[in-house]
Amino acid sequence: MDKRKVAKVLEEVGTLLQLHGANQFRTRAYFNAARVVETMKDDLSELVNSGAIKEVKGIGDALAAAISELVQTGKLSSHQELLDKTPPGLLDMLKVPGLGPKKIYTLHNDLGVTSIAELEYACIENRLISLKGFGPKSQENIIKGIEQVKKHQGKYLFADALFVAQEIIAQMKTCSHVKSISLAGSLRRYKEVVKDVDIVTAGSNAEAIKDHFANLPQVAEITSSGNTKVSAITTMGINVDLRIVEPIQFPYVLHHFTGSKDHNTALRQLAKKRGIKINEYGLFQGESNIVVKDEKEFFSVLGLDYIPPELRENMGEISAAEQDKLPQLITGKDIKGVLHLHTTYSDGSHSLKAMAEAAQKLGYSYIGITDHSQSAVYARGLSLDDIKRQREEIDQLNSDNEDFYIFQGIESDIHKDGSLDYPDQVLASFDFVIASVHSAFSITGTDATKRLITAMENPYTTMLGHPTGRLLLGRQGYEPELEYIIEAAIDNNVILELNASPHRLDLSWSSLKLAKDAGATLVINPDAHKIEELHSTDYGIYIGRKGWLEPRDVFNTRSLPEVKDSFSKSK
DNA sequence: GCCGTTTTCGGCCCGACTGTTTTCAGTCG
Repeated sequence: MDKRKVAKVLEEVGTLLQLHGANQFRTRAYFNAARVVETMKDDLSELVNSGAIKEVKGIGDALAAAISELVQTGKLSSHQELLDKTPPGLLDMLKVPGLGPKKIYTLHNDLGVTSIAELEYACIENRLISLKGFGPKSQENIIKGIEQVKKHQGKYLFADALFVAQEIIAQMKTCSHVKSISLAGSLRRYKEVVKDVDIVTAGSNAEAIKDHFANLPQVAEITSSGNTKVSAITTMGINVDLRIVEPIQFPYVLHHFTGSKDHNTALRQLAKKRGIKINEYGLFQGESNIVVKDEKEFFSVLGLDYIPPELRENMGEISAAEQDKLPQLITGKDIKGVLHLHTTYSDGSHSLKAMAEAAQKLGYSYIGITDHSQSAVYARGLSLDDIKRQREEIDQLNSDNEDFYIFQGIESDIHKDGSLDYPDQVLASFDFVIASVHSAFSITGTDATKRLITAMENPYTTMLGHPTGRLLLGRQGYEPELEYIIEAAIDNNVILELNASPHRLDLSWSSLKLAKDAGATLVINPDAHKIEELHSTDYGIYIGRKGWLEPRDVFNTRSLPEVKDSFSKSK
């Protein structure tokens, strides 16, 4: 059982323990251990076999036994016992805003509620108001929360939420009382899916700022309003929290509300050891606040390099910042070309020529056209004749334009048995080949891993497209065992794709970090089906940064001659 | 459940806000 799966089980044990009213420090130990396991560089099986697992900080006798059981048997009996006595609906109920483990525990124990549907019915029957700790107001809020979960699963794509947030920030800037304003929370950290929008403002007239916010066209309803915080639901349904503080407090508040919670917790622990207390209003040494002008100084006071928001997940960034070892993250300017585009030859909306011109306008020096292969009938996959026509058009365009180069690639379907579309001599005729799964999704886990590895072993495979097949908020994907996929990619000289479509962002940021650490090469591709989607590359950059990627990790930061050279070498 | 250059027991990051209470528990980030 690999690290990620072990971590997942430990985390679920933590959540289940919470639901059963366990001591919060005990549950925290499980969450913490999950993180420790997920971010450790050492081989987990070796640590278990040698017994060294007990030496790892955060893992004591009980957790060492649990991890050993998971690694050796693939199961954890205490986990199963907890699952057996927990209706699965209780975990769902955590998605309802305002409901946490304690309240769910009460609802389950006192009312016998086991699912969101039953909870909704209990609310309709007014049964919550008689419960200790509940009342008419909380019952009403729970009904609203359930509505929200049903409508949006309580989650939004990064791109959608960012759009709303940017609109709101632009309009808040027109308020003369706003001295500073910034995105915060999970959006600022580039999480691919977010629950809400957090914005931090500084100004001396909080009332005026609150009024301005309440009157924005995007704000449908104010749901809570205190001295320093206003919450609202926007017209598209997403929750927005606005914090308002004095200008001098801005850096501390911005850091605090950027999170993540785990990053903040770890940072406060470190600060405490150095005699400094951190809260959202300052860095305190005794009674006196250490004044900083921005986040850079904030980190510097703690003896740390500036940690970019997207790295603040307590995934090793704090110790890296202590040792001057933070990555030099990739930026949009590093990208020299993009290598996954569709045109009207298959299921794209714009012609090959139009896509090429648009890409050149964006400053790229090359692109790779990768229409679908013949077995992708639904996407009008290319026949042998189509391939020939396309080759001729590309050759013509290349000879007409010395400043820009078009590679002819193909996005070849990976069949159920791991083989690719087209005979070898056809595959050999392309400049490069992206191998992707578009069918038979029911193959998951070990079978999916085998299928992908077979595809990567094919000598013509240059890249593995959207490696897990996940659709954010849509489907899980085929959940291949990532450690093996990464290993096979390295062994077979295959580049792993970070598909930058805002609906995919596949590989995930945490997988990117694993791949990078293992020494794999990544490529950031927009998978554009029309000109406008060339901009999806930006989302890939965000997620790539979150995955600690540096320019040298990413294939399409290379120059045209380097890419030509790489494609011309057979594997 | 974990941890210890004061500690093997008694701590464990910190504060705002809400809704329920009549001083506080639960949730959230």
